[in-house]
Amino acid sequence: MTKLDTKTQLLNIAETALRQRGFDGFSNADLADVAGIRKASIHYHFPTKADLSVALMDRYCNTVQGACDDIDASHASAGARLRALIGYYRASLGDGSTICLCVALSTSRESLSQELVGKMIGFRQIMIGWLKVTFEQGAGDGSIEGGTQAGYEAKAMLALLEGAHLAARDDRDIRQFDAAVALLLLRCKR
Amino acid sequence: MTKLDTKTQLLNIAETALRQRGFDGFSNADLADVAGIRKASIHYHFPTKADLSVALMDRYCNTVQGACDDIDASHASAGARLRALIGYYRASLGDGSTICLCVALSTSRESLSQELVGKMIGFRQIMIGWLKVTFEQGAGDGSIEGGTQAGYEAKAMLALLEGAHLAARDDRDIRQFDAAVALLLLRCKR
DNA sequence: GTCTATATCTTGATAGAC
DNA sequence: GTCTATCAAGATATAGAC
Repeated sequence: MTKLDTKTQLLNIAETALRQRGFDGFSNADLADVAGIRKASIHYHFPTKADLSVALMDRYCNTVQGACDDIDASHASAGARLRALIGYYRASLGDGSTICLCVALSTSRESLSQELVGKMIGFRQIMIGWLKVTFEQGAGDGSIEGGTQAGYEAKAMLALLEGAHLAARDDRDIRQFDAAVALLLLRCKR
Repeated sequence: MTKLDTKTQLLNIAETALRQRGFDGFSNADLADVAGIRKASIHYHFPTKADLSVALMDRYCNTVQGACDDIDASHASAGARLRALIGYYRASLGDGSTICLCVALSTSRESLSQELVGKMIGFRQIMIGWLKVTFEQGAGDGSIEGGTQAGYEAKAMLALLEGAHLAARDDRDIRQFDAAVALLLLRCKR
């Protein structure tokens, strides 16, 4: 485990901060404290807060896309894939405080750049696309119970996952997440 | 239509601002501008921003509770009640920018008082309680299709509604809300 | 109830030395 | 790459006149 370069370190700290407290809820001072550098030094790596946020969202999209690919590669049935994605969202809650980056940014939508809002919409499209394909496969192989309208299933499920994150975070209790997705898990037959 | 007193006016302005931009996204200056008074005058009505937020959340809980009572009084079947609640959430999106107050506050959870977080959790309990009863009635009178586990249905549906708000707001397109709740609406048979 | 004036703090960002 | 020093703007909040 080599030591991370400062830029990556800042991205990691910022991602956690943003997902815990929102775009308007963390400052360069917070990042500097954790990173152990002065806040002015942050501008060397990311000239503005907007630049940092765009970089964060780019990395997040890639990470989640990669997670979806991994899930596809390591699970045979659509039902197992859906279960795995639910597990991924569950794990990303961490100690119950880190909601999805896209959700954390949503509240501050009005003060964000068009570029960033575009990336947030792009993130949802990635997720909905993957979910739609998975629901279609689940209807085909019989591993996911329920309707055949995969497009609506996908949008409903993403909304449910994001809402489940919020409920769990407010309560600081991951069981709220589990309760919200319980029926969805029951639909995954194998 | 008599003119509103300043305190109510401030609550209205603050509710819209908070639901559009989050707790850290609006300031006394914003409220003062719209209300047509100086920002220092706000402290006469609400000593601190925390006081204002608590008052907002109290009013919000009462309003939504009242809406649920109205829905119960004016719809015979559980399915019709569920449809009406979905319509209520849909209408509360306004032009697509005003998400649920509780969701708007969630992002800033870490910087909020324990009192306020408690009220947010209380709000969800109100909604989940109402939803659970409605799903139970729906299973009884056959007006809502699907499982009999009303408690899980309730938590899943609240999460879905909140997530649907976020998706619609990011896109500024209420059709994202409609798509997310489409299958839910289909389950309401009468 | 609302005003002016002010205090104090934090924010994002820049300039320039090392 | 990181530092010190500094800036202008914006935040919440208070004191006291009217």
